[in-house]
Amino acid sequence: MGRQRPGTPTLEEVAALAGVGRGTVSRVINNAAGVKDSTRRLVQRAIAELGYVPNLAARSLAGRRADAVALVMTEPDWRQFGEPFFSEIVRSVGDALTDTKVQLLLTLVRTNAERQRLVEYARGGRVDGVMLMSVHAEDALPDMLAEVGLPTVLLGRRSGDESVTYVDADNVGGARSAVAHLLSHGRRAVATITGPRDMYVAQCRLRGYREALERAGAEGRPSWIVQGDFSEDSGRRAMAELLERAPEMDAVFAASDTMAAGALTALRAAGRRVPDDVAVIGFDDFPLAQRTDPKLTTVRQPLEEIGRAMVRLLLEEMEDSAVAWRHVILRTELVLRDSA
Amino acid sequence: MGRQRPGTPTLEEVAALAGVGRGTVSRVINNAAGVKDSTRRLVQRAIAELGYVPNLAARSLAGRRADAVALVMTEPDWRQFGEPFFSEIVRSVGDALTDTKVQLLLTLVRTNAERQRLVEYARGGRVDGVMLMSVHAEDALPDMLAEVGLPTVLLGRRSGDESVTYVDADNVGGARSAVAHLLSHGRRAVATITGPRDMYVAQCRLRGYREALERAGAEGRPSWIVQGDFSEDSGRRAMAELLERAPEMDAVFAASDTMAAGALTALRAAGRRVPDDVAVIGFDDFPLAQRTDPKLTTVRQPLEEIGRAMVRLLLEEMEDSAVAWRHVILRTELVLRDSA
DNA sequence: CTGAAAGCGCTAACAG
DNA sequence: CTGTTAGCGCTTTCAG
Repeated sequence: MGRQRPGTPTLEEVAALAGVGRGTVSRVINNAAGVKDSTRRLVQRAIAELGYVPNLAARSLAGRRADAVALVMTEPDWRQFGEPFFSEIVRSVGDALTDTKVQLLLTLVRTNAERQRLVEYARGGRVDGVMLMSVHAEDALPDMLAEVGLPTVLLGRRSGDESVTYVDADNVGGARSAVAHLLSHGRRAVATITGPRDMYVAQCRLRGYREALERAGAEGRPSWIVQGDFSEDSGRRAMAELLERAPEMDAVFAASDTMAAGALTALRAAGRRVPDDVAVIGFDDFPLAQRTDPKLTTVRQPLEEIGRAMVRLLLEEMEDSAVAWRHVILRTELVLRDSA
Repeated sequence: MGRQRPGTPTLEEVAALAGVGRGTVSRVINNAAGVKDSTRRLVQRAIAELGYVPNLAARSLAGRRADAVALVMTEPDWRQFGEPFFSEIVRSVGDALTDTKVQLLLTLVRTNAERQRLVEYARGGRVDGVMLMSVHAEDALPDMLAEVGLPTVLLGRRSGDESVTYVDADNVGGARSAVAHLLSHGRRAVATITGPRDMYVAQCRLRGYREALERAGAEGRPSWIVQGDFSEDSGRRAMAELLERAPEMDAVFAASDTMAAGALTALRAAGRRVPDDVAVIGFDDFPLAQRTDPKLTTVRQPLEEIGRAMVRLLLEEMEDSAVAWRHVILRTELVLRDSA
């Protein structure tokens, strides 16, 4: 495997050239206070002349920190990676880190070998903290990291009693407001296409659906609830099933943007008019569903804030290891686009 | 910033517990030959008992390597990140690395500050090599890395005389075969929607278009060439322009999947039938355009092979720093889907 | 086959 | 304000 380029100048050579001690050079490259301006410039000239770049391994070893954090995506199904949800989160986390000297590293974990490699990487001190996206309920990775004291932040709980620091959106509230909106606009038979049963986020959105019905004193029916898996195709199939099982349905709440897109396609294929015959609201506000219906009303997650909150919690946990864990739940927002 | 967890066991403690020297423990954790089986087991037991994990900073410092490589995306426009092209490349690079002990790190470079941070990260020895995706012609990042001797591989040339190791698809050949296909099926007036003039990949696809016309002895017209920027919207606008400027047009070669999708939308909006009135071929074989027209014929890039080739070249360059640079051009393939 | 010793390049504490 | 001195934890000779 590749060795580091030889002949790379060291801090010591810089010190020699500048005619100062190593400590002084160290202070200069770390922007520490308490260095005479003239010597600082002397050192900087030497650094420039030699093209010196600090060896990060040595710095980590001596300073006991990496100045890097990882944003991990644990997704066996790789298609998810391309979804707007993830690229937006990555973008916002990157933004939140842009003015720090912390390097953001994205890593992908699909297999158990990769999981192990990541744990060794993190425990090995190459990153000071880890953010995890799209963690499934049975995934032990968060515990493997948190148990050894590594600052860890999850995007989304794995269950109702998550024991690792997390940031989540108000999925129950978002779903509730979507369904309440449909009911208050005269819809009587609101169906829902849910996500995978083993994902907490899907459970929450289903709970919100149920709560909205209850609060409105509306009667739900088992046939109005159809299972999907967040994919477009599952949305299509679910809608086909609904059309057959619940012909009275006049509105649908889809637990994801992608499934909403599939549902819309299936509705149109069946000759139903949207929203006149059947109104649709999807969770998440992404291009796919909107391309399918520009007037689609959606529940928007504040992705920008989610990324920011993850970074903030992580940095705080890195500063102060006293806090065991905590969480932040962010508000969602109903984006009305005149298709009730 | 976060300090490394204290109380982490060190190799020395493992050695003490196992009653052996530090060198022996080092040999065991590195699977080096020449350790008696009984002592090896002794050491392994001690490692397990202590929950020992090697400190990677110390290992890097002593061993002069990081066992990690970076896959960098330099894309000021973040929407690109979600595109299938990138997620596929990331996936295939990850696959190619999965059986090694090399950790893959994705990083994003948008601003110059981030560019600088990456260079310091890489030159600082945190990675043994760098792969760059989506590099624009004026980007100095590849040179900054390659000049200091860091193994570097580009995905796509920046220009015709690229001086850094790269992997590229046969863009000229792919475009040529697409256009040749249209011509050989009776199309007479083949227009093209090109990519940004300052991207070499776009120049190549345009050259392929021209070559196909020449070889067929067909007469091209300036009005048949319209500029896009690879975006869906630009495809739509370009097609609108073509419909006006070149009403005789009976086929279009779009230099990207996304622009093909936009072009199809505009064609339909104008009441033209596809492919009867106008045939379309797009470069790249992604969901967007196919969703717009399931029968779309496309030029497919072998993304799987591209990722593999990048990793292979990078690892080779890491082994052997004698080679200055080299390149691999991969074949493209016309995927026929009966819309001539 | 295994132990001891010499660094890898840097930070941080401590004198001056 | 600045030089000196200890390590940080591991790999890698070099003896034994």
